[in-house]
Order: sequence, then structure tokens, then C-alpha cells
Amino acid sequence: MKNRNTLQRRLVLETVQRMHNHPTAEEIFREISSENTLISKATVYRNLKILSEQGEIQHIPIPNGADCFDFNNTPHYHMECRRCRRVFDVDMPYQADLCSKIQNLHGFLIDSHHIVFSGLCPECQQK
Amino acid sequence: MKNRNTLQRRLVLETVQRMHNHPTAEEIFREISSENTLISKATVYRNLKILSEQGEIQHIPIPNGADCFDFNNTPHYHMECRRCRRVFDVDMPYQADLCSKIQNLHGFLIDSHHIVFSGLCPECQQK
DNA sequence: ATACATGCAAACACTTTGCAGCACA
DNA sequence: TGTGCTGCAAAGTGTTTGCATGTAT
Repeated sequence: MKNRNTLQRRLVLETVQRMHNHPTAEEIFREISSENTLISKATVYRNLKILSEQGEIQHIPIPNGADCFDFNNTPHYHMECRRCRRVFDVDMPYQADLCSKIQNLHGFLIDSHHIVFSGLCPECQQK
Repeated sequence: MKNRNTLQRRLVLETVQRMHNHPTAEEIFREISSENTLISKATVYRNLKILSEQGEIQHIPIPNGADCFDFNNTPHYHMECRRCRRVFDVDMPYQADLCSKIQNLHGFLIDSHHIVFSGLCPECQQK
């Protein structure tokens, strides 16, 4: 299973790296399609999966909504506006010691964690 | 909009309070159905929504999977086994000060947060 | 030449919704 | 009596998959 450098894969990677607003698969698909490039949505999903498994981009799972993707592949946290559903970065260092605060693991082996903050973005507070 | 005390709503609430293993809507539906009670899945979803909005039960959104529900409605954290997808409670106090660690809110108003740990449960480590 | 990738459509998993009839207050 | 609730089926949303064809190596 060797990876091929196809036009579609390059476009998906470049588009995520260019859009700095945590785009969803749907948004990436629309962005690529808008530039008269033929690409199918299945291909976008397949390439997003491959690229995030390779660590080229970051997959951000979003509860109750479409997952989004981040050109920034260093671990960091996000906040989601509960009204407009947009996702923003949080200015907080990665809490590497968080696992050590767990008092009893009951044999569970933890290897990662996600924090999602929820609230209102500046624009939605006006309404 | 006054709430009515229907058999179905009572059954959904009692079932969540009795099952202490973070059941999904589907599991709650199957549990109620198995006791020769006629209930529709839409009613289960509708009542889970109402009951969690009223604070009687807790709704736990799970990225990449079915949301689950918790009889324990005090804030606490969860870990999900990435192999069997089961959800467990984490023995860690609620980190009320977490928001204060954020260095720059950029005008965002945060009112809650979720932490989901990911790893392997004891059973899945054997495999 | 031959894996791997693609487009398309269909299937999938989870959840919500429109509607007509039912039942709690 | 009247609004809130129900079952059913259909639709909605986000994502994956089967398959025949295409293409990078």
C-alpha cells in the first residue's frame, strides 16, 4: 500500500492548508469544486482520512456536527460557538499533565484527550 | 408548553436511571422494547431530548458515534475505548478552573467544556 | 503491469420531522 | 376540550463502500 501523488490528493491537502478556518469535508469539497476542478465528495472524504492518518493535517471530531480539519497539526484545543457552530482555536497550552489528574484508571490505558469548549462567539453575542 | 407525564416518558427516564452503562438511544429503545412495551424510536429520541434539557439526565455527545446518556447529571468526564467504543466514567474532579487557563479569549464567551479521553479499555488491551 | 485512486450511486448510521390520531390534564 | 404526545414513515445529515474504470509508478 504505497501512496500515490494524485491531483485530487494534492488539491485536498493544499485546500486545507490554505483555508485557515477549520473547514469541514463539505466546505473543502465546495472550495475545490468552485475552481472548475472535478472531484467527488467520496474522494475528499477518502483523502482527508488518509492525510490525517499520515499526520499531514489534523482531524477534529465535532460532537453533534460535521467533523472539521485543521492545517495546524500540533495538538491544541478548540471552542465551538453553540449558535453559529463555527470552530475557533483556543489560546491554551496543551495540558499534557491532564491524564495524571485522573485518580483511578481502572485498568484503562489512555493515549489522548480532546477538550472542546462551548459558548458564544463575539458575533453571536450581539444577537 | 406544559409537560405531560406519559407512560413512555416515565419509561425512558426510569430506563436511563436503571442502566448504569451510558446507554445510547438505540440501547434504551431496545431495553424498553424487550419488555413487551410498545414504544417508537422517535419517542425515545424526543423524550431523551426533553429529559436532558430539564436536567433529569445528562446528554453525552460522542464524536464519531451515537450519543449516550447518563443517569448521573453532575458534570464529570468520560473516556471512550477506541476499539470497542464503550464509554466509561473518569475519576477526575471537574476542572472548573480550566477556562481561566485560556490566555486570550478573543471575545468568545465560554460557558462549558467537554473532555473526552481516548484509549483502550482493559478487555481490549488483551487482544 | 499492477496496485492504488477515482467518480458515481447506493448504502449506512444516527437523528429529526410531518402528520394524523390519541390521551393526559 | 385542547394542547401536548404518540407511532409511523419519510426525510435529513454526515460519512462510508461496492464497483467499474482510470492512472501513477
